[in-house]
Amino acid sequence: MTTIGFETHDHHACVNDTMAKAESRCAALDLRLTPVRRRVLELLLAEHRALGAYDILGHLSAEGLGTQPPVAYRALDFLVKAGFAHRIEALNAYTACAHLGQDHTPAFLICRSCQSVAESDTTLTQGRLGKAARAAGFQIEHTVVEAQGLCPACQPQDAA
Amino acid sequence: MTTIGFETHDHHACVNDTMAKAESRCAALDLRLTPVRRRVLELLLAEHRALGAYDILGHLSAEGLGTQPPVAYRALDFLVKAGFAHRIEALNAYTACAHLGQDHTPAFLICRSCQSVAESDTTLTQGRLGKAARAAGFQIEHTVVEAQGLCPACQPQDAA
DNA sequence: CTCCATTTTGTTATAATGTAACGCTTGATA
DNA sequence: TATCAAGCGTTACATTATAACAAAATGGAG
Repeated sequence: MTTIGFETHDHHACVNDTMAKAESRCAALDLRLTPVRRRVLELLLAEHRALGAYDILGHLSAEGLGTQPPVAYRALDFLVKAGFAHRIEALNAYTACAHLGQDHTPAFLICRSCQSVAESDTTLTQGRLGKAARAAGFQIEHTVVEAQGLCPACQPQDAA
Repeated sequence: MTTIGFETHDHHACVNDTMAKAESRCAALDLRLTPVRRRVLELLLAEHRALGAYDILGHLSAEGLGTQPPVAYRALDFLVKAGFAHRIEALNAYTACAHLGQDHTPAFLICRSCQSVAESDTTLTQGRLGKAARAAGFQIEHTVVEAQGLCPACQPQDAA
């Protein structure tokens, strides 16, 4: 599992790859990647950043794909449920999944300066919190792991 | 560091202890625990659950301590900044700090059935995500770690 | 004690985020 | 083609959060 987002990479391939995986997954699971849903996924994939529902809606609206909030929220809900996107709780925003097809527990590195978001992963149930949860008898179903700070590009030069 | 929230404990002492610590900390750091702020902390301490800003405002309003949203948000901001309370991002809600006075990186176990919240802690910078962050050159400043699931009391009996 | 600066509070207004509900359209299928 | 489920369009509204400015309380300095 790699952390995707800050390092330079072939982003065009990154986008194509994810769209292809999303399509084949939809075919396999009998899910429908409708025009609105497809476009929202493309918008989320455009950059490794998080977009708010109303940012998305702005784009959709400009492209004649919908003007009211439920249009954006429905598409986002679909993408999140399908595992094609993740919600970033700390930002009330959404980002495309960078590990589509891999079974993973997402964890995010969020830059407070440039708002870029890198997706890593975690095995929370095995670490210190997992131990605490087991000790407390708590059954973990879903985890939110988000680290905020400065990405490499936004750190002061002299701090390196 | 213990996980506080689900296990039975002397809650009266838990409340008194935290209020006392908050007071001495305010005295030491020249912070002012005004009536509204004190009352909000008491409300958050009443149960190991998360309360929304408008829940808080409802109580304040009933007690003649303020009627408009900024009153609640200001008090909550103060408590969070002072380290007396934490914001639960996944719930857009707030809970009293259960480890006041200890240097800690809070992590939460949130029951989706009874909404109780236990506070544990984590050392994210040392685990898998911390490793990924260092590898990516990301400088972590703040972490959000929230696990959602079922607390011991809310799990089906036969699951034990 | 009085004046001043700062912090806190009161208040209005509005912004940002999210959802319920209902009817229409579409596409697959019997 | 009749039917049904999924998706979409739309209205209306609910929830969460903040900007901005005036008034009051607080704590020091003179």
